[in-house]
Amino acid sequence: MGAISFSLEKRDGRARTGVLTTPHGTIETPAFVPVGTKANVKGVLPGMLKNLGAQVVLANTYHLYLQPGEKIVEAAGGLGKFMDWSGPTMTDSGGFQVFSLGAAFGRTITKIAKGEEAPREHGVSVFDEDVASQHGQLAVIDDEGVTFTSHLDGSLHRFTPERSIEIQHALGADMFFAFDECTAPTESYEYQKEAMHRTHRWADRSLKAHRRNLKANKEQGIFGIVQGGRHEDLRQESAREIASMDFDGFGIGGSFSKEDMQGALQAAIPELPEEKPRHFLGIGEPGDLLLGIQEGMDLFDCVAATRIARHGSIYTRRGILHLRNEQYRTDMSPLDPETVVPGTEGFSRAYVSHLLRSGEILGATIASMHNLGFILQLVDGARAALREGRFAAYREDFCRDYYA
RNA sequence: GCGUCGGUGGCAGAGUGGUCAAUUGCACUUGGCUGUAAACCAAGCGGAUUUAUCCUACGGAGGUUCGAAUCCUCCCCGGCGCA
Repeated sequence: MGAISFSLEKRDGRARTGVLTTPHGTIETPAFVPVGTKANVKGVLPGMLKNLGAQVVLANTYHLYLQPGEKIVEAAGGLGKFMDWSGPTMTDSGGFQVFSLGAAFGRTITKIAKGEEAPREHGVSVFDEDVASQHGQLAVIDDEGVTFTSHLDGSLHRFTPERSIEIQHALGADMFFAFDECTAPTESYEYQKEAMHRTHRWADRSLKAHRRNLKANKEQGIFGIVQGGRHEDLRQESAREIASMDFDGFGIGGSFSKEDMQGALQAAIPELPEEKPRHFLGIGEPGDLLLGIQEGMDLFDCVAATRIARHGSIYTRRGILHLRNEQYRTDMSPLDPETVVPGTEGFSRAYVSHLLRSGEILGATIASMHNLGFILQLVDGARAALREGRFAAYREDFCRDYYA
């Protein structure tokens, strides 16, 4: 018996509900996992998170390793204790930073491709501490691992699967991810394939590094990550390969375009064991969340809710509102008349618009709470609908209004 | 009253004879953001447009010059100093 266990509860089509049990509590799935990269969900206190309905939070290995250093988090008693979050926690492996500080660095590309982007010219970069600066990136990949230039002070750092796992052991989250390479959606098929195989080797090394640590095995579960980009054959191959390893759960990692997200899921999911949790990494927006749930995913994390909130946008049942826009300066109506988010009921659009425009921190906090509450309720609603066998109608209703 | 410094786009503040419809910041308008280099980034921001150009603009009025936000004269306004 590992540190975590998962029991399926009910199915509705390919969608499903379940209960994920961790050393720090249970998670009813499907569940949205707020992102707290540096051991804090930006602008929102743990108590507020709880109140909003969050069941689990996800922090980042790369960021906490650089600052304050995993030793300090460990000395504090682990991630949850350190940030005073008593519920379940997760950490990402730093694999995403291979992408965001590598191929995506200084460019406009994101993990979700839109339209045509200039294809990349090179494949694997051989390790060389000058290569990063030459390529204008902070991360350089080789078969053994990744060399990062710290975005904080320019110092050089090296992550291997073993090192990532070691750090994640120190951080002590209930669940964490294998070290992977998140590729840019603009990469060629050949590169995606090569990167996928590298991710598989890294998955094996990550898993072995974890299983070697008996104490960690009792306290933490490890998730393997499926890659393969937008290519369904690669997604299937990757899922089959990762599923063959003894992971406690599985993640499906980015990079595709909006159009082939569903295809990627449908190619990968049938290869994954039914009885283990599946996490859709970095997803997403309301529609993507419902798509993922429909296809059978259990967990989701995404920075969008809090990021767009800080930047001035909020979710509503009728779509996204840019609260800084002129029209909301005098709009005394609630943020979203159709969604009641605990702790934000009394705030008007005009008020939050004012806070946002005047650069007040509270504006970001209220908007973040609202968006988190909105997403959490959306997923709660999906879970409830699933239990009653009416998920399809739930999704349809939501999308009809949201994307109208 | 005398002396002196100064009056530039919503604000602050560059420019100090042509390449100036005028650097930059803020404000403003609109976009973007999906495992957080992100309380960030991008575009626009006098008017009209056939987007080539044209018109109106750097306190006001004259003047010098091929050409002025930039030089000269007078006027108006403000800061400071002396009476």
